[in-house]
Amino acid sequence: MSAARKSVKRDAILALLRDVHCHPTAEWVHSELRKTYPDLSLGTVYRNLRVLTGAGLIRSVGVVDGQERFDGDLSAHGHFVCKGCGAVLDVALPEMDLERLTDGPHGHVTGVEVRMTGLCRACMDKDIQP
Amino acid sequence: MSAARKSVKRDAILALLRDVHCHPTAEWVHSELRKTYPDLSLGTVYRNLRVLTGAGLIRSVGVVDGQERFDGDLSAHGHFVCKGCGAVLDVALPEMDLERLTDGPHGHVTGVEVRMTGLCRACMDKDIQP
DNA sequence: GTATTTGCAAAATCTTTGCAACCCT
DNA sequence: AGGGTTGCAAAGATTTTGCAAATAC
Repeated sequence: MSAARKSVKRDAILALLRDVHCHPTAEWVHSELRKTYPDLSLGTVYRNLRVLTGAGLIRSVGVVDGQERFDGDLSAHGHFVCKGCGAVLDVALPEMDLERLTDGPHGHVTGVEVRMTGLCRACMDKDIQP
Repeated sequence: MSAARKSVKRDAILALLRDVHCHPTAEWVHSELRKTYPDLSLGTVYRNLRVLTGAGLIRSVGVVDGQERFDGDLSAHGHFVCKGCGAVLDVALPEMDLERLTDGPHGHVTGVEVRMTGLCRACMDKDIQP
């Protein structure tokens, strides 16, 4: 099988995802880590985001405007996605609701993602002036 | 502005989405409607799915395995996505929970999507035998 | 008659992958 | 040495878009 060795680049990707709250895209992670690792390739970022997601160390928040977003915060929470700017913000969820949802008649449930869509404060302000 | 005229193809796409429960991709809609409209182009399907989504007549269920899935059922419900086969199934949600969620401190919420991930019955059975 | 809609094909994006070189154990 | 990891670039896949012809009103 694959995946097991230590890797500076992968560790950096994981650390970055745990640090930030912006739910980045692969591209964002790449350009951010290039500051420290100028030779980091975009392919490596994609590969490691996959590996880390598969290992359960990070999770995917889904696709926003054509690009997948990732989250290093594994605690139970939902997300607010702004249609205007694409920002993804954390939303606290009442625990009990999720517990109830995980009883599905369709199969074995391994995860629940709650996504709210709308306009964030900043974009609401922008849209007022013509 | 755009969007307003009657169109046989668009009506057919809307009707199909309202009829089926499989939460189709653009490609599936295309190949399905080709049986009735052999000259229907994939571009037209993409364009109309966009138009219909924008008009609020259908909604996007999000991207599954790289392809966007659509839903003609606008009633409040969640979705169960099977990691094995990509099937998307409707899930009933307790109404009250959603009401509570739409009070977000992040902006104006226009929609909530609950997505559960896991293995459907059929795929659970498959995975048992080596 | 004018503006929308469509087919077709090219273009644009995002993501994956093959391969040789490299690094870690 | 042996196998995972990376850079690079090419390939893949999905979705978008430009344009002329067809269509609706």
